[in-house]
Amino acid sequence: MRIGELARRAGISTRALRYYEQQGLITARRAANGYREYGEEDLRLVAEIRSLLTVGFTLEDARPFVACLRAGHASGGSCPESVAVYRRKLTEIDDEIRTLLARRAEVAAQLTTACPGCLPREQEDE
Amino acid sequence: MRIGELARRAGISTRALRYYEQQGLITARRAANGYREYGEEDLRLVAEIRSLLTVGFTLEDARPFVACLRAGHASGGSCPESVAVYRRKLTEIDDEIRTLLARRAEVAAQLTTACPGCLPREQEDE
DNA sequence: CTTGACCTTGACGTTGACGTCAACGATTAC
DNA sequence: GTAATCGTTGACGTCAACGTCAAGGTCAAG
Repeated sequence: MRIGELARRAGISTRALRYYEQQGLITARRAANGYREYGEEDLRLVAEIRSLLTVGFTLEDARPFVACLRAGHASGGSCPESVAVYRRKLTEIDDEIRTLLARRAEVAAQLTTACPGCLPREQEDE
Repeated sequence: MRIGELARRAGISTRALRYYEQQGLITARRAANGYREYGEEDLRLVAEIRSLLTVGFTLEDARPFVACLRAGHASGGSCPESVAVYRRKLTEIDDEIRTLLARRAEVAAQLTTACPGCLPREQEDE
């Protein structure tokens, strides 16, 4: 299949696919006319990348997962490098959550200080 | 005082000060030679901006706070516009926290799926 | 033959808060 | 006078993951 079809089936833009290729994440063989030609397994790779990006991974993070899939593994996350990325991401996310919680507390405190009557109301309606 | 001194006292770069001015957040009167001249109250404004930036506010968010201080209020957050920003930021932060928590759960789930033996271990050592 | 849908490779634009030159003028110290 | 230190205004670089042209080649249908 060509780039347009892959893009449609993967739900992304052709620009994104070319970008992934430029970043060395996916490779396409070329037809005689220069068009990129993809197989079904490429759809798999792209799906993996998209899945990772949506949970906050970078393309760089996605590399080992793609490599893992291309190495024949059933799951992109079943290789040690991928697991390492998983772990690192978990700690990164935990750090971000801690930072945000601290910020939230700080902002809430500033609000109550600046406007004692304007209590944050901690989501009463939930 | 001139820009270098203000920068030192505020703990930021002169570039940042010029940037704030360019964005219309602070204004400086000019000496005869074209140099910017600041007063003590400007240190106050810059401190407020820095304080807000470090808790995740944008310069745009900081505008009403600066205006509030310049209007003579003791606190930059005691004006209704500032309070509105406080409230909006709180909900934004809450949204981000929710997103991160969801991501964390998703990543942890993917990890356990891809590598059943590699449990996330939920910070045992804490 | 020509339209239209597809493909190709550049290459610049986006976002925020500056960093980092460049090229120059002003001030102070000696 | 001259060197060091300060100031000035541009203006491009940074980071990520593409969006959005631009200018053109390819191919099937009519």
